[in-house]
Amino acid sequence: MTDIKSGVNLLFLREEELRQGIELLYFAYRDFTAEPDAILSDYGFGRAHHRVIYFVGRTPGITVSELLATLRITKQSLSRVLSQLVAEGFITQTPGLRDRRQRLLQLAPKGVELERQLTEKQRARIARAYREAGAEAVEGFRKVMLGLIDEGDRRRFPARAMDQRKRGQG
Amino acid sequence: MTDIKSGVNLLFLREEELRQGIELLYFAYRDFTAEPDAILSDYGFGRAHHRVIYFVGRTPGITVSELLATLRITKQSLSRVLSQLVAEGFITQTPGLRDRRQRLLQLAPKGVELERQLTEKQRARIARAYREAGAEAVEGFRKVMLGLIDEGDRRRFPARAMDQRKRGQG
DNA sequence: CATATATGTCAACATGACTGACATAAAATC
DNA sequence: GATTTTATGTCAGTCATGTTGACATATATG
Repeated sequence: MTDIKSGVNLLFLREEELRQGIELLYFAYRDFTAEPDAILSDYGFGRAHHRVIYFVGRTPGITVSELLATLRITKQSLSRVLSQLVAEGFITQTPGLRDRRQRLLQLAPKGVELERQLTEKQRARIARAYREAGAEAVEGFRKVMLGLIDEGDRRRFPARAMDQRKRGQG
Repeated sequence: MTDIKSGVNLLFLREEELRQGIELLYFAYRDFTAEPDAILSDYGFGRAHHRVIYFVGRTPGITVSELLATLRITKQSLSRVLSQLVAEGFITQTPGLRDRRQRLLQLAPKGVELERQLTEKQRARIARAYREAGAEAVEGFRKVMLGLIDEGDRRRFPARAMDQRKRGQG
């Protein structure tokens, strides 16, 4: 069993393993976005609005160009959803202090509420997966996911503070 | 340091950890799809074509309804890209043996080649991330990702055969 | 003053999702 | 054999979200 076929088997396992990786990403992302999408459609919004609301909520005072770099979409694509969100009172903008050309964006109360509602679903899904998989698995998950992300964006994820279980062991 | 604030800190860490989880998924998926997207545009295809080509390649003889269930899109959305792929000779169809209403789909040589080209990019990205993270991390990654996926689709991922390093230890 | 930067806006277009209705052929069932 | 269900196709219309390219404005910087 481990003599002639083992080389072939290893190649097969590797191919199978990598394909499963591709599919894990596909299905996880598909299911991860489905719940928020359903909520958004009640507001006449789509996934693009979600992304804007999320990152503005995450980074209050973010500028338009920072948002563009994060989302990697064009000015026009962003402009459409952003101006909608501002017009409908989900996002407010104030001129930059040092650079008054900038529009510093933040969530209005309405936006905070929608963001909470949307993120709650995703947070719950992740929390459940983390809980069921255990702390060690979560570290592995983070490691692999970071490796999948383009190098420039990895700095968005500072090394995690040690949790209670590990404190003092490292 | 661990007296009054620890409860608050734990909550904060948890919130931060979950938000990072959300963002890991967002950025990983964004970067994971960017390379294939670029190739596809040379053919006048989009991400929807990729998904069809991928799953037909992965499951030769898949039927239209199985594909619909996998992709969770409507008949019409699938029909558009699928008929394009058939018309341009990337996918062939043969009637089902037991049920002749079915169209059993498989990749034509042209489709095999395009699939290879597209998947290669993603495979390489995953292989690198797996290699850099190590076998243990990969297991954790799999565990968490599976937990993120809706229960019904988890059966697509049979338990992984033990690799050489672990064989005989379990 | 000249230039670069941050942002906005307009027009035009492509992709890929949706709904709803209707059609056909084959299978399954009564 | 007649009816119903299933697998699939197709048409028409709509929407969300991405694209490009060109041009405008206000502000910052050299």
